[in-house]
Amino acid sequence: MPELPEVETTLRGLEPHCLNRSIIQIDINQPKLRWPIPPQIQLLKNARITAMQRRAKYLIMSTDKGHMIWHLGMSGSMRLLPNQDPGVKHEHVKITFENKTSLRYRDPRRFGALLLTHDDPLLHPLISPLGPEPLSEDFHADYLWQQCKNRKTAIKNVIMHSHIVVGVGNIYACESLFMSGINPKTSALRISRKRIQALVEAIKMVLQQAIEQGGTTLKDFTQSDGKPGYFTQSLKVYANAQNCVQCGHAIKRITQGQRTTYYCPSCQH
DNA sequence: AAAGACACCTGTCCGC
DNA sequence: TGCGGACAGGTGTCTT
Repeated sequence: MPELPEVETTLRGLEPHCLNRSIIQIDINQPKLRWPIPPQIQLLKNARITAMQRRAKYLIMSTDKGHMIWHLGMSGSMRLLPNQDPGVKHEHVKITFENKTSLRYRDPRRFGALLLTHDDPLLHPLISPLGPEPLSEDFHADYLWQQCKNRKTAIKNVIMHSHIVVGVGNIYACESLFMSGINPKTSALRISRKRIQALVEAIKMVLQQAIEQGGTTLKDFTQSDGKPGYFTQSLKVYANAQNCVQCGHAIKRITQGQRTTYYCPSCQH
């Protein structure tokens, strides 16, 4: 489900309500996520939330007793509800605060994760090898150009690889390639420096706009207040259009790396 | 070192 | 109404 804008939207929605809250109870209804939730998570009882941040698609909640590292996988979402609210199916984790609200983690497919670390969370083995944040200055045309120039694989696979750049999932990969007029199948090393520049700008623009509109709701993503993301209506190619909004040509649907790609064969070369 | 396949899991939708 | 199959927003790990 969630790509970078959806995780960022979740963070921004939760942070004002979670910061400085004290945890009085942790209920694990289903520990079997991508990795089992460590039982030591209970050590965070009576801890206070001191900071929240996003790195790639990981959401990091720091406390005075350790750091929670969350991932939403394909179908995860987080909400705050009144403590007595029964919630819905697949709410695997409930973290109750002293003010009678509780954080609910819901993830029907259970590809997500909740991990615990006492070290610097950015040095965690899942996080330290990650590439630059796409919206940071570290992600620029020279960098992506260097990453592309020796790679024969299709450009879409390159921008979706988290060790190259994080946060670009299937939707926004398709959208940014459309915006920059690049065919997703094009071998990375065959793309000019100038077009790589256009791609970098498109990735930044698409992600930034999606964040501003609260992410994309295809099926069941909701912001932490329960509202859908409004970027859905801005999608140009992904699962939306039969025909290209620019030229009217039929949108083509192919498979790359076991993921569905949508593109316009007329506008994207 | 790079690239591709596979695994994990549930829900939904479509055709018969 | 039921059943089978395809498909879904991710990514670590294993195999070529």
